[in-house]
Amino acid sequence: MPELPEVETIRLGLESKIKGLKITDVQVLEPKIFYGDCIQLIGQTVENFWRRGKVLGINLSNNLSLMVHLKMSGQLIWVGKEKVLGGHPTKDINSKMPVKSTRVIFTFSDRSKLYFNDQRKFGWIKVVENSKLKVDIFLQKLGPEPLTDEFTIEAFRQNLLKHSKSSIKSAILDQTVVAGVGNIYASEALFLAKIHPEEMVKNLTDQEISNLHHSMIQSLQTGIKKGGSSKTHYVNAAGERGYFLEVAYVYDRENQPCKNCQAPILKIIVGGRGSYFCPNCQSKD
DNA sequence: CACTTGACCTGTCCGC
DNA sequence: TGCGGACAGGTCAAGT
Repeated sequence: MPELPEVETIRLGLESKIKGLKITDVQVLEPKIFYGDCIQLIGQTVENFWRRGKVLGINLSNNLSLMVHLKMSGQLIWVGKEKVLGGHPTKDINSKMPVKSTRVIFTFSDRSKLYFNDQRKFGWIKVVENSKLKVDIFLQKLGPEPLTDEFTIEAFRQNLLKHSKSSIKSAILDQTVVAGVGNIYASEALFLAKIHPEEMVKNLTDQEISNLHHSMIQSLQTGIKKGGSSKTHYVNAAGERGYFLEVAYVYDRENQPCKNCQAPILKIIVGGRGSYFCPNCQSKD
């Protein structure tokens, strides 16, 4: 599910809600997905938030960080308490939580709660010492952050070289090439750059690589602006859906007219993943 | 070594 | 209405 824009949307939302609060309780309902000792979290203050690719990081006051990966169906939903004038906050604003897929529940000093839901149990939460983040096996492998200066056209081209024999769609889904692009934004970026998803990396011209570099950044930024993509599971920290798919050019639009040329959008499988494209705008030579 | 497939899980949707 | 199969935003291990 969540790709970079969805995780970034959650990061921004959570930051505004739980920064500065103290963790008073952690309930791990599905031990398989929780790595580390949840007791270490009790009593710690939530300090700041970061994101690397599709991973959300939360720094705590005792030099520990929580790393969260939502994989396909993960959600992080914060539920506050209704403020009663002159009294204590008691009632949940959103009483739907927890749900069947709730795997971990964090409780904070103001009695608000953060629910980690994940229907498919692919996602995970890890407790890591801050000093060990730089050698974390998952973070270490990630390529450049696409919305920072480190993601240059030249860095992109160099990383693509290692995948010259694969399709460009598979290559940009590889998190070592660029961090945070997933199936939705890969399809969208290829459309904007007018590149067929099955095009071999080695056949791309410098101009195409440059165009794709630009269109990946553009798609991700639009994704953030629209609050992410909600096909089935994704909601932000407040439990609200995102609207990127309403402006998407190709993703999940099989047989619908191309917004550029009216030709029907096609769906094919590339590298085992469903891929949407316009056969007219994205012709293979 | 490089690319493809299956596995990890659960739920939904579609065709019969 | 029920049942089986395909499929879903990601990543890793095993297989070719």
